[in-house]
Amino acid sequence: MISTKGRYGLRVMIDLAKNDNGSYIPLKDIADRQEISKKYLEIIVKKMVEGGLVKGSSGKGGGYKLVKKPEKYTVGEILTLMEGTISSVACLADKDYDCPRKKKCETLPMWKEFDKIVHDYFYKKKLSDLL
Amino acid sequence: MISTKGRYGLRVMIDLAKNDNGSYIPLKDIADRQEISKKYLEIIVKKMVEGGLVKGSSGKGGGYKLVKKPEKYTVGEILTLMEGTISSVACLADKDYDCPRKKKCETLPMWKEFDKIVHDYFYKKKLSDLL
DNA sequence: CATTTACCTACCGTGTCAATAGGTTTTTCT
DNA sequence: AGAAAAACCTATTGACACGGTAGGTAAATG
Repeated sequence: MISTKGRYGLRVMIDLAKNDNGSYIPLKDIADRQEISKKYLEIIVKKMVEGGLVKGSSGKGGGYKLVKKPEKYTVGEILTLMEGTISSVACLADKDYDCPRKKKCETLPMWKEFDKIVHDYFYKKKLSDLL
Repeated sequence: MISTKGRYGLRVMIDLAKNDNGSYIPLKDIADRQEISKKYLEIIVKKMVEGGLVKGSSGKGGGYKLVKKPEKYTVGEILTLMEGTISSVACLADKDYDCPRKKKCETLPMWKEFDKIVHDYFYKKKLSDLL
């Protein structure tokens, strides 16, 4: 299940792309347009700044802006940053985890196949595809 | 993220299918083979009985068995029962929920498309495909 | 220097997850 | 009849994530 972090984060990215005029866009405007509490969006956007998806600027005239063109972002990279992982099962989410039952596990192949489908879907989808 | 309920539930179903000899299979045997606490499996299996996936029988010689042939079960129906929903976003998980932003939501079409992919994948996959 | 904005820290109630614990009932086998 | 084996039932637990809210600090601009 994609949480609000991923869903709202994606909507912020779309909002930034749609309202891009070269300068910074204040979070308040985004919050109003998206009908999401500005306070909560602060948490969301903070992650996006840390993850290098957007750039922030303080002070009057400040706000946020994209660091790349919308067609250079994949939905996958956005969701992965916000959700931590995009994997559907715990055993595949952590790349370092080495399951002792992996040889005999009858479900692992299916989870792997499914994971690939999910991965492909979201990494082929560009932010620009959502505008 | 598929929780242990879904993952373990599926493994129990596979175990029941593989070890089917016509009679009931005690949970203890399943727990031993699958290396999962029997106590915890009780919770899992209870849901499966309530959902009509398996049949239980008390007393000596009791245990659990499938009610259908493995090829008649879809992985989708098993996961949906165990997880409550298989949808990737909250707005699609509850069929009765009517989002006020659905007309203008730029992400909804993508979630719907993705949901269909997930749904199709798991409902086409049969329990017998995992044996 | 006032205003606007991002940025930071802390907190909170609720719920789910992944179990564990201990007891009761049902059924069969001897 | 009685022991054993099994499902079945109720309760509890600790940890953590979710979805926020609150209030303050720092930075930039006009």
